[in-house]
Amino acid sequence: MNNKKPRRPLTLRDVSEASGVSEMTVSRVLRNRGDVSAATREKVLTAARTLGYVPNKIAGGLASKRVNLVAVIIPSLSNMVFPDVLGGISAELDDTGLQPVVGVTNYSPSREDTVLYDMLSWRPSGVILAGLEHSKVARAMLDNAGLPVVEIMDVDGTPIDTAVGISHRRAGAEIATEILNAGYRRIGFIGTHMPEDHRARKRLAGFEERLGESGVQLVAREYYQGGSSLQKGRELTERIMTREPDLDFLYYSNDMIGAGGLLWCLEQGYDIPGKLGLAGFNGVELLDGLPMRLTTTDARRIDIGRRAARIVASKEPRPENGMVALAPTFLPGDTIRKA
Amino acid sequence: MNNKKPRRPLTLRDVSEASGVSEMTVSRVLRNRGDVSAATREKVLTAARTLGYVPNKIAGGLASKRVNLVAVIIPSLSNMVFPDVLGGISAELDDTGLQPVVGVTNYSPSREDTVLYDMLSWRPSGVILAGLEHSKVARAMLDNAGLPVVEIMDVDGTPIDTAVGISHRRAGAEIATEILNAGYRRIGFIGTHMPEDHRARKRLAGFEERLGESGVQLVAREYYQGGSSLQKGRELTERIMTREPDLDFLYYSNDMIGAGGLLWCLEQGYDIPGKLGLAGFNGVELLDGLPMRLTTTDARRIDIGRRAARIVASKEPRPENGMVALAPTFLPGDTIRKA
DNA sequence: CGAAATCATGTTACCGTTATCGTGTCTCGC
DNA sequence: GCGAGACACGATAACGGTAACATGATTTCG
Repeated sequence: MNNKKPRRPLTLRDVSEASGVSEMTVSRVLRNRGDVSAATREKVLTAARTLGYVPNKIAGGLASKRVNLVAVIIPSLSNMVFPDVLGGISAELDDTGLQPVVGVTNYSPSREDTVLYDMLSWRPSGVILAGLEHSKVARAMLDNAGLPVVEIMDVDGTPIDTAVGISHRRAGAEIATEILNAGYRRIGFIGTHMPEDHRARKRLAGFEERLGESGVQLVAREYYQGGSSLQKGRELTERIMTREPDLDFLYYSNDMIGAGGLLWCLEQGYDIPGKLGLAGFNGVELLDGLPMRLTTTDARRIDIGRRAARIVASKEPRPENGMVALAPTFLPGDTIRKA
Repeated sequence: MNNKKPRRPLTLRDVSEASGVSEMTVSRVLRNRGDVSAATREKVLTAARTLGYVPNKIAGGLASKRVNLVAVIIPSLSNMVFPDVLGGISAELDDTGLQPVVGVTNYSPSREDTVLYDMLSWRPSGVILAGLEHSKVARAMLDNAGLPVVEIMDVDGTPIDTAVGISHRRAGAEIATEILNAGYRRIGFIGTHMPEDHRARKRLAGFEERLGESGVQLVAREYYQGGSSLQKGRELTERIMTREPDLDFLYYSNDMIGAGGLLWCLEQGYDIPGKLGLAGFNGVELLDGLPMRLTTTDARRIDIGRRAARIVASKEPRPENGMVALAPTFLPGDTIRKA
């Protein structure tokens, strides 16, 4: 490689001069667009390579009014669920020339607004964002932007443009059905108390509604704040079981605290799933390898990512009603009695 | 909000016309730069708001030759270690106006090249990338780019510009010392066999070197490919203990498989840490809440992210020798005998 | 064999912002 | 009461590409 320090950043002009053709032709070569003879193509490519030229997408984007970015806005990265979604998105975007750019909101609506604003200022060609609940400001920005918007994870509500996800009400209801069918009746719930975690809220609503239909009520609840961890799961489980020792089932709002609870219960010698059943939510891979497989619901994270990406990339059409509802799938595991 | 669908995207001109001042003044208001009277500022801001104007950073970046992005290039998101690094970076960048943009290489050098190329084409104002090993092409691109480059995680090698990390050789050596001091002698190793995971390799090298200095050799090794999981840790542990039943210590290349191994060993009734000791690497939060706390080494992930971000943001000066070596810290946990 | 189509390349006019410099209006101190 | 700054704003020229059209050279084919 050359060692002359290029204090003046390289432009198309440099490559054009080095290869004796016009800037336009260089541009064509570098983008594989239009007719260029094999000979000049070669000349240009070697010139570009030896100079170490890297195209300037800022200028290119301005001129062409097209930007190959897709904004992806999610609440958190440490959640273990969003990396999976991202994986699905990347996989599906890989052969489209589109590139995901991730923004994290930490479950804060106002931060969502600013992240969205920042993202839109790059004029991406699509937006994927978690959830159906957004501020007025955010909705206005998205309406104005005039680009494909896919809201993911949730389908219980009205999408701005398109939604891809599962019904969390249904997920809650279905697991409630399973629990009831297995004969459990004294049920407790452990979950986050984040007003902004709408999906957890909807799950619980669907869960309680279904219980109610069978005349069953939640016997106890335990809420916590902040991130989920095994430790948190242990503490809350101990607390709820101390308070209500005759519970026969614990429904957790996610697998991580569920797993913590499971470990604690096993150490305490509870008869699982005989006397006490447990269930989480998400279906994270972490569960494989625990002493018992926690009962849970697969939230279809990767599929959600894929379908959302396919829609922004126009690999598949936006459905008529703007809804792609995937089916949450029940994973029985070992912590619920077999029906 | 207004409901006239703006098919033509909004520009500064629209805001300028709506507020009766020049585009230049609007620009000044929106960036808080230069002198603008309070009255016009107000006029402009309300006009911008009611129109729903979002500035175009593509055009802005081109004109100003300044872009508030920092490219962050890491091998993986599902690794549980990089989200922490990212957290540190974001936290430190938050008040600088800089914004991280993440690219993932999946431990593939050629993918690293393309990701880097794509990132540089956005002319970011800095690059943070994992590791000290990069292709010739990548080094050339970074040399040419003329911007701050911080390589993170590792300091065993020669940085292009600046490196922030821990010495993995040292981390390996230190844990070896602890293990030897605790009296273990028949030691096995379980880790990935990814030629591209240079840091794991260096850790093992430092580990074995230290053992060698005490006349001890690894009794057995077990390698695996692909991602780490509890399940993988279980399988490999079973395999190695079947093959070499009289091992008295297992050193894992990361906490996740270490935790899997720990769970398996506990189920098998091994006397831990009496007859068998275990250690992982990373110090991930996941460990809290397991039946025993796994012995491990904190890789200082968040600190690494913070320091790297501080340097690209010029919050702190690049050190003379271009090296910021943090100290890996030994976390004794419960799976090693107390000295 | 000549007109039309094709190919390979160049010219020109933007894309939407910001840097820079210029201009008119106040304010102020002596 | 007047020159010198400060202040508030506008006009103009980039920034580095690409779209669209233009041009000369070749090829195609009735």
